[in-house]
Amino acid sequence: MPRTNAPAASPATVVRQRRKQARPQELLDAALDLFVEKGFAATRAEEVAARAGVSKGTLYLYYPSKEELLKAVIRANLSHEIAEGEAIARHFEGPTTELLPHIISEWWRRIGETRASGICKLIVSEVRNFPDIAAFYYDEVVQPAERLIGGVVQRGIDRGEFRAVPVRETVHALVAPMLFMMLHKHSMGCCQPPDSRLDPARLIAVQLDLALHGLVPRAAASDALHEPPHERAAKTPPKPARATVRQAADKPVPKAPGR
Amino acid sequence: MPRTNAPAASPATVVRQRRKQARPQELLDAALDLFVEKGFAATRAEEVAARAGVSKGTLYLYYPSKEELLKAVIRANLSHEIAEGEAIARHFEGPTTELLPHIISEWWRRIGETRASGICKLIVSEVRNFPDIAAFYYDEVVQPAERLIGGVVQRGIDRGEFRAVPVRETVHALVAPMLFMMLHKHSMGCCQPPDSRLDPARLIAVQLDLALHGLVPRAAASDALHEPPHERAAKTPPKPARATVRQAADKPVPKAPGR
DNA sequence: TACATTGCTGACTCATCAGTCAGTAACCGC
DNA sequence: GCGGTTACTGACTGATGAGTCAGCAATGTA
Repeated sequence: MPRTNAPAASPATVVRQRRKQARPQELLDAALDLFVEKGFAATRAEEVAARAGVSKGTLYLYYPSKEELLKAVIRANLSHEIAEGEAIARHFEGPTTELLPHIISEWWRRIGETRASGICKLIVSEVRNFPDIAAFYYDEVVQPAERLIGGVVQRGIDRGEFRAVPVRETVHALVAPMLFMMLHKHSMGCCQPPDSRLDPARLIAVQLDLALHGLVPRAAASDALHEPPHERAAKTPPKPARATVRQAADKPVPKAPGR
Repeated sequence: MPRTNAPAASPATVVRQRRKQARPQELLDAALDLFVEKGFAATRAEEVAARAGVSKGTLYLYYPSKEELLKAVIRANLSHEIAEGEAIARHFEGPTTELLPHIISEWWRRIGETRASGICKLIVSEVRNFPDIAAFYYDEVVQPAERLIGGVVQRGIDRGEFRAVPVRETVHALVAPMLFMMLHKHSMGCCQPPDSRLDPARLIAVQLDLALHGLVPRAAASDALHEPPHERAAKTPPKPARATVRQAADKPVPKAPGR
C-alpha cells in the first residue's frame, strides 16, 4: 500500500502540469544532455526525469526502457541535417574551392555548434554496448555524410579543380578535425580553463586552408585560392579576431611569394 | 560466517598461483581492455578480476577502489612514448618534410596500433566524470604532444620548408585524423563488417600527403615533395595494397599533371 | 612434520537504481 | 457541482554490483 504520507505540499512546490505534447521532446533534450555529460550507464533515469521536470514514472510512460530512450535520443538528432547538406551541394554553381568551405561551415554551424554535437561523443562511448545502434547510425549518418563530402571532393577532381586524390581517405582527413572538435567540446574541452580552450571556428578555418592548399593542383593554386588571413600569424600568438568559418577563403589574394 | 560450502574443487580448476609481482600489470591490462570496450561505469569489478585470472577480492588487494584502478590504468599508459618522440625530433637532421611523416608514423606504430590507443576513447568518455583525470592527462599527454608536433611545424617554418601557418591550429589539424582513427578503432570500427572498415595506415598516408602539400610553399612543392603512390586512384576503389605509413613520401615523383 | 607467513578466495552486506503500479490531481463535458 | 477520463506521481520491489573480511592454501622456515 503505497502513498502512505501526505502529498508533501511543500510551500514552493510547483503545481504539476499536464502537457502531453511537449513531454517527449523535453525528455529527449534532458537525456541528451545527461548522457553526453555523464555517459549512458552513469546517468540515472530519475535524473533525466528530474531535469525534464517530471517524475520517473512519467519517463516510463513515454519510453519503455532506458535503452529505448537512448535510441530515441540518437534517432531524434540524426539525419535531416545531412539531407539538407546534400541539397545545398546539388544546387551550388560556383567553384568547388568555395563549395567545400561552404558545406563545412554549414555543418559546423548546424551541428558542431548545437547540442547535436554531443551525439558524436555518445556514439563513440556507447556503440560497442549497443551494436544495433551502430547499424542505423552507419546507415543514417556515416554513409550519407561520406557521400556528401565525397561527392564534393569528386566534383572538384572532375572539374580539374582538385588533384586526383583518393576520395574516401580524403573525406576522412577533411572530416576528422571537425569530429575531433565536436568530441573535444564535450570532453577535455569542459575541463580546461576558458583561456586555454581551442577556438573551433579558427581551427576549422586553418584546417580548411591547409586542406585546400593540399587539394588544389600546384599550378592552379595561386589562381584558385585566396590567401588565408593568418599568413603572418605563425609567430605571434593568434589573436582570435575571428569571424565565420568561411573566412578562410574570403580574403583578397596577395600573389604567392617565392613563385 | 562465510565459507559455508566446500572449496568447489571442480575437476578442471586451475590450481591458483601466487604471483604478486605480475598481478598489478595483469589487472591493468584487463581493466584497460574492458573499460575501453564497455565504458567505466558499465564494467564490473568482478569482470576485470576474472579476465586477469583472479577473484574480486584480489583486485581490491591491489587497488583500493574501482576509481583508483581507472586512474592507474590511465597513468600506466601515458607519457613515456611522448618523451621518446621528443628525442627523435631533437636528433633528426633531414628536411622537415621527412621528419613530420616520420614522427607521425612512429606515433601510429607505437600508440595507434597498440592497446594504448584505447586510452583515447577512455579519456573522451570519462573525463567529465573524473575532473582530476583531466588535469594530469592534459599535463602529461596533451601538452607534450602539442609541443612535440608544434615544434616540428615550427622547425619547418623556420627553415623555410613550410608556409607560415599558425602553429597551434595546424598541429590540431595534423593530429585530428590520427585521434579520429584511434577512436574509430574502438567504437564504430568494431561494429562494421571487416571489408568496409577503414585502413588506418592508408588514411594516415593520404592525410599526410594532403597536409604536406598544404604546408609546403607552392614554389617549393615539386622539389620538396614526392608524389604519393595513389595519384591515379581517385576513381578506382582503393585496393588496400598497403605498406607502412611512411609510404606516402617514399615513391618517385611523376611530375604533377595540369601544369 | 609442524608452524608461520602471506597471497588469494568468494560468500556476504549494503547501497543504488531500473522498472512497476496503486493512487492522485488536473482537466473535460455535462 | 459531479462523474469520467487521462496525465502524472513516487513509494515500492527486485536485481545488480561495489567493497569487505573470515578463512584457506601455497610457500617458506625450523
